[in-house]
Parts: sequence; C-alpha cells; structure tokens
Amino acid sequence: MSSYSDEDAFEGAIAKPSLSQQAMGMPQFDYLDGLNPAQREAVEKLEGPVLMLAGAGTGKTKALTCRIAHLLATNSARPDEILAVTFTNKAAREMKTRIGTLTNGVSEGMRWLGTFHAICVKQLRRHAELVGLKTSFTILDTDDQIRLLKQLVRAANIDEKRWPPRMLAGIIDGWKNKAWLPSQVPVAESSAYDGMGVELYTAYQQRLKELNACDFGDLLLHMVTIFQTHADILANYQRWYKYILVDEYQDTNVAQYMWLRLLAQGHKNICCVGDDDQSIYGWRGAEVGNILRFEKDFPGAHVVRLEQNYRSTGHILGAAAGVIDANTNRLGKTLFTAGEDGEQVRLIGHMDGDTEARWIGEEIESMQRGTRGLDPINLNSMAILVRASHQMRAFEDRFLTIGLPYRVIGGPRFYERLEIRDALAYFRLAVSQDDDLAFERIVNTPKRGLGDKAVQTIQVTARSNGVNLVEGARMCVESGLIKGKGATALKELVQGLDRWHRQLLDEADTHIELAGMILDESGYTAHWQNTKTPEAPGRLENLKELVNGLEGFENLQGFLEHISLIMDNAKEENGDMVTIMTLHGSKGLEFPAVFLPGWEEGIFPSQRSMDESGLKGLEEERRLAYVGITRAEKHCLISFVSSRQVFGRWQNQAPSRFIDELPHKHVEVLPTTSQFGMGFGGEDDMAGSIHEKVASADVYNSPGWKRLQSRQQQRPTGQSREARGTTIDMTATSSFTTGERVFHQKFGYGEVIEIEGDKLVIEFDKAGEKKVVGKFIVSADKASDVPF
DNA sequence: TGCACGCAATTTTTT
DNA sequence: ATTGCGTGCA
Repeated sequence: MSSYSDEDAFEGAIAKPSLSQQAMGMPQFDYLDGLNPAQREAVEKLEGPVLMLAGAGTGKTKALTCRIAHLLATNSARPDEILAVTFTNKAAREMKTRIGTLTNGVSEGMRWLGTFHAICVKQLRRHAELVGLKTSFTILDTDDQIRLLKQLVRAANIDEKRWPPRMLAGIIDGWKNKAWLPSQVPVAESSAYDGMGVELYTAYQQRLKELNACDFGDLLLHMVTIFQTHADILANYQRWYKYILVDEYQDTNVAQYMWLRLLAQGHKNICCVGDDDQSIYGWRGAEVGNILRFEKDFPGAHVVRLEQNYRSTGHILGAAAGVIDANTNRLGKTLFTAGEDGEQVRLIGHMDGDTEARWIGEEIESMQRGTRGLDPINLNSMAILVRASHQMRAFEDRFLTIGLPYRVIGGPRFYERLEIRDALAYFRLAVSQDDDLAFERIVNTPKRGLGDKAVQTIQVTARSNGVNLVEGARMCVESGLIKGKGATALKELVQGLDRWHRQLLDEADTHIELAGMILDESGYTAHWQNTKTPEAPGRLENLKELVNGLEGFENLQGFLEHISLIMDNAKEENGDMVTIMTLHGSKGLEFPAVFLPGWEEGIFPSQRSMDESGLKGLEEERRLAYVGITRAEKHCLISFVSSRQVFGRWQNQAPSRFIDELPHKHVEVLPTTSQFGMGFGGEDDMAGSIHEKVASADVYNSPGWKRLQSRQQQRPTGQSREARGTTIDMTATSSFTTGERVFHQKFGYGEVIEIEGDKLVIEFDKAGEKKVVGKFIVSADKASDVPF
C-alpha cells in the first residue's frame, strides 16, 4: 500500500485546496469502481445542470452520495459550498452518514446538507428582519397554526361548522406552496373560504408577525421573497453555493422550485434527482411538472437515466412496469435487472376483509417458518402496505389475536402526540413566558378549573396592558378578576412558571432534572397517572422517553429548537416484527416480501382521489401502485376482497383496475379462499351475517372477476396447511387465573374468562370478548404502576 | 366547569 | 365502526 490511502489524499485535498492534489498525483477514486455506467456518468458530470432520473431501486442514493464525495475529492468545492437538499430529516441523516463513510468524516463540514425547511431556517435567521421577524422567531407546527387560525375565524364571525379552520389552513398552505403572498393570490381564488380566504390569510400573516413566528410554509416563502427583493443577498448565496443537489425532485412544490432556481442561477451547477413515476405527493402541493420541465428550465441540461434495478426480481419489475405503462405524461424509463425472474407476483381474492387479514397472517407465519421449499423469512423482512391507515386495523386485530408481532409505522408521530405537545408547551413556557400559544395550551391542562371564561379574561387583560398571557394571568390573580379555586390554581401555575424559569437560568439542576420537575410540579404527570384509560400508561412511557431524549442536548432551549423541525418518530421498536404501513410511508424502503391488500375500486385507486383530481388523481394512484410493487425484493402478494365493511356498512367491491393492468405472465393467480356459507375455523365468528355476504356474489359477474377466473390456474390451495399448527406455550398463560383483571396494550382492561392453551379468552371492558395470546397480556395491577 | 349525549366526518403526510 | 366535536344539562 502506498504511503497514503485514498482517504489521506482526500483529507489533504480538503485541507489544502487544489495545489496539493497535483503534488500527490491523481487520487484513486475507489468509490467510482462500484458504479454502473449510468451511475458513473451521473457522478462524474459535475458541471452544469444534471437531471438524474432514478427509477426505483436503481442506486440513486449511492449515486448521489458518490457525487458529493467526488465533488469533494476533486476539489471542486469545499464541504460548505455544497447545498444538498432532501425532504425528510431521515433522508438527510442517511445521506450525511453515507457521505461520512465515503469521505472519512468530511460530511461534518457540510453545513448546507438538510431538508428544505432546515436550510431555510438557517438562512432566515440571518435575514429575519427583512420580513418583519426577529432572529429568534419560533416555528409553529400544524397544531399551533390551526389554533391560531381558529381564533381569527372566530373573530371574523364565520360559521366554523361550514368553514372549518382546518380547511383554511389547507388553503393557506396551498397558497404558500405556490409562493403566493396575500397580495399575490390570484383573483380566481378570491371566493376561497366563503370569500374570506385572502382577508384571513392577510390577518394570519399579521398575527404571525406579532407573535414573532412563522409556519412551515413561511420558511420557504420568506426566503423566496427576500431573494426576489434583495438582489445583493441573493447574489451572495448564489456565489456561495457552487454545487446544488436535490433529492426527490419530483416532490418539490412551486415555492421550493423557485427557491432552487433562484439559487442555481449563479454557478448553474444543479443536480436534481428524482423519478416522475414515484410522484405521489401532488395532493400536498408537489408539482410533477417541475421534473417534467427540467430540461426547459435549465437549458443545456444533461439527463441521465438510472434503469438497472438492484432490488427486485424480473417478475416483480415486469408487473410494476405493466401498471405504470398505463400512465401518460411520463419521461419514460424501463427498469431491468441482471438477476433472476424469481417468483411471479401472486394475486388472490377473498370473501371479505377478515378473511384477507386471516389469510395474510397465515401466509406470513408459513413464510416465517419456510414454505414451498423456500428458506424461512424473518418478520422484519415482511411488510403490509395499505392505501389508507384505517385499513391497518384489520391486520392489527388479527395479529394481536394470533400473537404475530408487528409494528405500525406512521400514525401520530412522537412529537405530535397530545402528551408530548403538552409537555413541550410547559418547557416552552419555562424558556420564555412570551409563548402565548403554549400558555393557552396548558393553562387548563391538567384541569385547573380555568375554562373559556377565565382564559378570555386573561386574554383581555393581557391585551389591554400590552403584556404576554402569563403576565396577564398574574394581573388577573392580583386584581381579583379571577376568583375562587381557579385563582388559586392559576397563581400556583404562574409561580411555577417563574420558578422553573429561574431554575433554568440558575443551571443548578440539569435540564433533564428540571424537565422532570416541571412535569411533576405542574401536576401533569399525576394527571396521566390518575387517568385509567388504556392509553394512559403508554402516554407516561412517552413522557419518560421525551425526558430521556433531552440527554443529547445542552439545555432545554437547544432541545426545543431542534424538535421544531425534527418531528421524527422517536422510538424504534426492535425485535422481529412485521411492518404495517401506508404505501406513502413505504416510499424509499424495500422488503423481501410485500403484501398489498385492498386492491379494490374505490379503495385503491381511492374514490376520493379520482373525484377530486380526475385523471390526474388516478395517475397518481397508479404511481402509488407502482411504488408499492417496487418495494418488493422477492415476494409480492396482491389481494382484494369481494365484500368489505366501509364505515360500518357492507359494500360490494370490484377488483381494482390496476389488477387488470398486471401483465399475465408475471402473475400467478391463487385460488380464492372464499367458500360461501362456510365459516372458517370457528374463531371470531361475529363478523357480518352470511346472507349479506352471499348477496355480494354479484361481484363475481363483474368484468374484473371474470378476467380473474379465466386466468386462474386450477391448483389446490398452496398455502398454510402447515400454518394451522399452533405452538402451545403454556408458560405464557400459566401465570393467569380465570377472573383475574388484566391489561392489554390495545384492548385495555378486562377480565380473564377462560384459558385455552396459550390463548386467553378475555372480556374487555371496552372491546368486548376477545381471544388473545397470553404473552400480550399483563396483570391489571402491573399495568398501572408505570414509573416516571 | 365538567360530563353526557348526539351528530357528522372519515386518504395519503413532511416540515 | 369509530372518533372527535359541539351543545346541553347538572
């Protein structure tokens, strides 16, 4: 080995720009060796606009990170002269880590690698005064935003029922995504929100300014505004960012697009990576047009297509291609693999949703055990991808019953949970008593006997004296405007806030101790300890986790600053579990085995999507189908049912049109499990009555079903005879006795009625009688003493 | 102020 | 079916 490794050369290059490299000779760009020709082209074409069209599983992230490594290794830019933008924090972290590995730690210097929002915050803190904010502005999340809008809507005497503030939030977000200031909203939109939209938008922006706050949309919008009105500032950034890289370009909205375009006008070295076939966020402002127009927007653009797929088998790619082919208006890519054809995509119809969930549960168990001569597959390698989150329930219920471990991804994110937001509001107030929104949130949480009237009194007092709400509350107590036990509680709260704020400044306690103290002394911990709902213990757990999460931070301020932008799911559940998530949530992920249930007209494609956006909506749904199929590495199972309960009503379902678009040769049609009039196994047989299901037999005359029948190969059910066997684990249940009070994570409290092998029959207080596996049950007395 | 009942809505989600 | 929300009553 020569005296310097590639890394050494790289380090040298960073420390001493340009000259040293010649002295040492050309470095060995090891990382280039692992790239295919297209990837290599995307990495090496550093100058000018580049569009990297990267199909699913084609090594996009690899190309992107190598490109950055290459920029650094060739001395084309210093780490802080590269602007690298992603949509999610997760993607940003991942990229940072991978570049770090590739370049031996140089990514540390990449100050401008982050999400659109994180980078805009960084910029906006430096120029806040140009849009009427102070450098210390706070960032409101959706919840704050809606509460603020609610106040404005009420003040304007608008019927909240007909015109929900939520809707207004959506409208304003939409305008901000298009980079429209209140004055720039087109006349065509003037009827929005009962004709009050623009007026309220204006008022909202005014309130934000008064609160020294902005919402997520503002981060982009303010920066675009500043760039458009201050050529000198823009020019500085243009000069600074020598190279710009954008991930998931197909997801950019107009504001993001403008921001990028403005910044890229300097060096014109912009590399956008994306896949028009995976654009699934149109409903939240993403413009596929941005990626379709790239070559027009950036003259002389170089387009590279990454089409070699390293993830999926030939059959899976073939099936996916068949579906996406039905879309018009594509840039066009054809994925290919050097690997095996593998197993065909399997397609199966069921009688109803319960049967579907049961079948998938059994199939998962048999795949886990190893079936049809295949190697066993662990649960972490399997995922169920649904169109809408309510579809997850059927699977959760079923898996809980059979004791199949699963994790649900999505749902309310950690920092969005009620208890976390409450706790954070307390922390925010300890840091700054000016945070009126935080005060409003917790003034009566836990209950302090301070209702609407008391809050109004405080607001009026505060406003007429020009002080914040905490100060207003103090005045109300002192002047006797608020009396009785509410006054006592309010006084205590205000004193608490003062005390915590002093302790924060004293730094006598660590911020972790202080956080725990705040939650205890405010009575917030006790509030959840006294709540006897099934979710209360979980909420206490979350609070504990929140406090633990403070460890990585210097102080409360730093923590709060961090989380206003990082709204990740904090807890990573480990262990071997099946993943259940939405198709949207699955983008960018991959699993050896993927289940795609609910492929029925109206569900997927979603009726609403088609109603609201017509053909555009349908095509986006189809891209979603494409995303779903291309998540699978080896096994892909698509299913649909003929009859499903939707919002409590039984509905006949027709197979999804996407099923017809699956090319025959890539699909194996499995025999239906449906057998009318016959129950299965006798478990949980309280589902909808048989005759209702029989009535749904009409579906079998539908074109989709007939096509399916004609394709069906006659073969006995291949799955799960062996899945029936149940492992009897008496130790799990032996610790319970009939009549005992128990607690279950999902069903709450209940009483043991019967013990059968490893299963317990329990009469739950809320959920009724269920049969569940013993290991998911704890004694009721153990459930309540979650320590904090 | 706090609880109970009745009513309506009900895709997807990041920051 | 479920759940959040608003109104009405104790």
